[in-house]
Amino acid sequence: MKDNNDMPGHLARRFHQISVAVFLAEVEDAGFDLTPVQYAALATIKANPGLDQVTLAGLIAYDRTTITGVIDRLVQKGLAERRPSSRDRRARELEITDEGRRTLRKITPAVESAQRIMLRGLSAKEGEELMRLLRKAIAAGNELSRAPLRDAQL
Amino acid sequence: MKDNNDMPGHLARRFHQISVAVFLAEVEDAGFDLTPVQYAALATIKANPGLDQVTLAGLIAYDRTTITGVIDRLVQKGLAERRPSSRDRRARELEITDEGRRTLRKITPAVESAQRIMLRGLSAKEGEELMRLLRKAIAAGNELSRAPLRDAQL
DNA sequence: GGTTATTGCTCAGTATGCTGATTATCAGTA
DNA sequence: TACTGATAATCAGCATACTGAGCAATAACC
Repeated sequence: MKDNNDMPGHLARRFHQISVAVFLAEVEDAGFDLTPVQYAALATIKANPGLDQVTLAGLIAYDRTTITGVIDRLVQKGLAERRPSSRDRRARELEITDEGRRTLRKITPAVESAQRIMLRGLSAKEGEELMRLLRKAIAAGNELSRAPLRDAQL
Repeated sequence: MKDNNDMPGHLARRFHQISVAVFLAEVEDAGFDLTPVQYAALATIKANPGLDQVTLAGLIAYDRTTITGVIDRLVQKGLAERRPSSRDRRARELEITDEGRRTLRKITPAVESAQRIMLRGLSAKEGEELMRLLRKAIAAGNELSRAPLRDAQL
């Protein structure tokens, strides 16, 4: 019988599980309370001021129903703002707050440290190769999940 | 600024997301209703008859509080049985049912097909290399999550 | 202009995955 | 035997991630 270790799906689950644990531990050590998902959303809002929720979801491949709760929590923590769009009254425009900007800046070393720890079993070359192969597999499977990656159309 | 695509954590999340979607789609096409997590638990129960929940959790790196709900659903679907252990009245012994065995047998082609689809962007050699690197990174990070992989001690 | 289709967001419901606490039981020791 | 510590399972609570439905507003078409 096939072992779990021969199942890419199981390896994907496990690697993700570890990566989340490492991220949370590093961020907490640095004195912050932010999940990987919240971090990616906040960084993307900062890089794309005024974007709407669907665009944000597309840029980081989150489900549209998931993003609502993520933003709720960012707003509740005072890191982001959500306000009605003037151009499209269905949409919400997202902005990072000063507090959000400060948090992003101060949290960066912990985030980078986390990325290193996730790969600590691999040489630098192996780490690069792992990322390359993941990117390639993800690109081929992008349309297979409900929340594919999408470019922003500005 | 570092792009999401340079963050192993983000790639881990995305690859996992796609792998789950592919698994569910293949299994549903085959006429079954079983999640990747439920599949791994059921297969492990079959391979280790009579094991308790903590041991099961260790074998597939699930959190002990997560496994309760997973088994609830397997039992509710009639695929597994949970009964008090005679040796340790705190523990529950897990068994696969005939229906569970039938399901596992019939679902196998869909599961294998799913594993292939997840890697469809990669050559066979690249797929092997991706799995090798994931295994290596996971082994180095095993103790970093709350639910590390554990051998059964029989 | 009016009808239809599409889009942005939200909600209810379900399934993982975790933190931290509690209960029942077991194992080791004084 | 009584006490102490560890262990198996569960629970409440929170955060992702999804399905499918619904509402409001916009876009596309006639």
